[in-house]
Amino acid sequence: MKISAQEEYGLRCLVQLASAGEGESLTLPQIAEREGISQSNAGKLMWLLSKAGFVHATRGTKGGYSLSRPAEEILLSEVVKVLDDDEIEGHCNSYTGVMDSCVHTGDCGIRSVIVGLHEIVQNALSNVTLSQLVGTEKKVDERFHRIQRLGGGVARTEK
Amino acid sequence: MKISAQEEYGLRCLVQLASAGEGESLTLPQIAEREGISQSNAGKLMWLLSKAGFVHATRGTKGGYSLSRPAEEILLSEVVKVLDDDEIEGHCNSYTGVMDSCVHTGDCGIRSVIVGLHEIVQNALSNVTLSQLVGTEKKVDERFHRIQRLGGGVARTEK
DNA sequence: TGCAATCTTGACTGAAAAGTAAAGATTTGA
DNA sequence: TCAAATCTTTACTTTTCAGTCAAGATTGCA
Repeated sequence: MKISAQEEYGLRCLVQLASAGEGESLTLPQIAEREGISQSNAGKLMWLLSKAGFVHATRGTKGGYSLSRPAEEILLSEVVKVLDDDEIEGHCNSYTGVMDSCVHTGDCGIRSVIVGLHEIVQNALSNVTLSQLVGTEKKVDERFHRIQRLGGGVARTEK
Repeated sequence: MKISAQEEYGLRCLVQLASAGEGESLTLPQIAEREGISQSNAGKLMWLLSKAGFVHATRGTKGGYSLSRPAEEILLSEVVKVLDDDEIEGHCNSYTGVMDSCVHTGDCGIRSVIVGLHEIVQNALSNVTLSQLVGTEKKVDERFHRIQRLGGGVARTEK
């Protein structure tokens, strides 16, 4: 269970925009530099985010990208869903086997676990907004754990 | 956030062994056939599981694989950890950027989220045993959701 | 108008994951 | 001892994912 590079860096780019402040915009070179990635790569990510409606792009001199909505209203679950090609629907359509269809079509115990895990992750991420990722690692860490303990997240009993 | 083919199919092979019953063993051809995957692929997966100590392999005629421990004692979190190369440690060592090291070394808000998510998933999986995945999809689904609602899992408030 | 800054798009390249194949090693039993 | 059944190991091929590049399109400004 891994987060893909696309998910991670797409999210990072959004956080950069959120850090820039409400209504502020950043250019591709700026984003690339702040995130330490190539301009090409940033370009592709921003294009995805633009297509998905998270950011608004303006061309020409003085152009750049800005958030389409306030960072307080953007949920991590939405972002991840887009950057990950919304996997879970149709998970069973791409099976690894040699047969015409997945041998477990119809009755498959593992499917419950895979779908259930996806629900758990989405649920956890739906409690966090983009704006809550702005700040120092310490702050963000505190916020994230507090949120997960309260609003429908994980109630850790040990450790 | 995706489950890898290795995780999914490794787990499936273990479930096959668990379904076979306590102390029973299955050969590579049997596992491959029941799972609908090639024998080569099953061989690689079983080798990993064997190396990790989940199954015991015996060669020769009348050989095969059997679980090293009762299915009731094998946690999904352990299995996934092995099949996924225990990613999370050293996540920051493989960054995608152009720099000598990840530009966020030292202070990185996203890291909290990535590590936190990993914790949430591991926590959820640590409440489920291999034996609980044996049975019809309906049964397994009920079990999984009941478990996640109780023992430290997700408390869904909506939907 | 024309140039410079900027985003857009699709093709290309390289790397990692997934799956396959084949030869080797071990065990059983005739 | 020999052959058949079985797991083991390494190398190879294919597919998917990540990242790069270059040409194109749009906008602002002089």
